[in-house]
Amino acid sequence: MSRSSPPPPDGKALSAELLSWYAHHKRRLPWRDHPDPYRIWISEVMLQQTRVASVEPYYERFLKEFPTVEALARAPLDRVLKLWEGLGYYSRARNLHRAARVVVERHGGRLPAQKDELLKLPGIGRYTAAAILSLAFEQDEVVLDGNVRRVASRVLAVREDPRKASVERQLEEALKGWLPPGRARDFNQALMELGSLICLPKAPRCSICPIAERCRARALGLQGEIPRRARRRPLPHKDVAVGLLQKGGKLLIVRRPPQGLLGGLWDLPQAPYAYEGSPREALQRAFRELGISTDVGEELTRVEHGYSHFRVTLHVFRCALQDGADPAPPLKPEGEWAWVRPRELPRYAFPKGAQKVFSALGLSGLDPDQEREEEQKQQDLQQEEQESRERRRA
DNA sequence: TATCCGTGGCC
DNA sequence: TGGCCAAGGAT
Repeated sequence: MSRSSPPPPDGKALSAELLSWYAHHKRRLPWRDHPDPYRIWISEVMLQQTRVASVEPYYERFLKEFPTVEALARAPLDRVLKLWEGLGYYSRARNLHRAARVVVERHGGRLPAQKDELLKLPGIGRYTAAAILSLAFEQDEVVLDGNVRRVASRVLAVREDPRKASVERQLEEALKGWLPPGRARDFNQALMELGSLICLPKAPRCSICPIAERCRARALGLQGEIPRRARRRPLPHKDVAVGLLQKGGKLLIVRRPPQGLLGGLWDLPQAPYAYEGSPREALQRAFRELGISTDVGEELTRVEHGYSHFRVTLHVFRCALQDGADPAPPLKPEGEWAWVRPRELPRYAFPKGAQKVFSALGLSGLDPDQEREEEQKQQDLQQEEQESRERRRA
């Protein structure tokens, strides 16, 4: 430790100033109104690697349709994915759905208040478990998310990568020392709020920071260097052939495999062709695996899209059934493919890349009013199915 | 421990 | 404009 470093901060004073600032400056967020475990859970999963502004509308719609764990548990996965459409990281939706069923079957519909039990639920890791325990159950748990990691590593002037396990332990120990007993709910949210409003990654607003006087990075002029960030490799690029196959005004769509990239979402039939020859051959082979013989025609359009770890160019080809013959049903099981009219597309959850394709081809087909109409029909259908189930039960 | 897993907004 | 980043988890 450098001789010129300020002493470690006074935890009591730091938390008092932090809590006072939070009391005056906290944002009004939907999940802060009634912090019950279910709502906190949903919000924390949605907020994983996702900004508050992006989450808010999704949270409202999700809670309206699934106000309870039971409602979520009895919903079809397709419907959960539809409400998650566009939010990204779709394993979160699949895990949430699975976990809801576990909570109903094994915990009587109530989220457990024990960390080891929470950690057994799919989609709940160390951060989310601690967040639920502190925010919903008011247990004295500290959280360590990206915000807190940045704030704490600056306050302590930790120069190492704060994602290293050894550094995480160091930060957690410091946080436990600062946490005022019984105040974990506000303390944790205050740290995260400070990280997202004041202690910003690039240009921290130290001049209005309530704990700037206790920040070692600030004292050392290192607030711009901490936390140390690893440079990431350039994203690889892939080319994918996408097939537009129409029959009688309907379009063939397929469900993606239940795990992996965009798992469980619907998409256009497609094939990567990096090492497999021409895009047309790759696409024809993909249709063949569905039990459909096609001729691949002109390239209609190209769409660029980026994912978290690679970029793609989607090459969209017009396809036609060979000899105009009516195809046997695809080999994949029912429910893994569908012939749909363009106006029915909004019933299905599609990744953003497919939506760009629809838009480029003028297939979105629906103005916002029609979208809402379709949405309403879908909700009515869900409602009828539920009432039907309840009648059978009665 | 490192890699996979989406999307949108920011400068 | 494109690289960077966000209330992480699973493997």
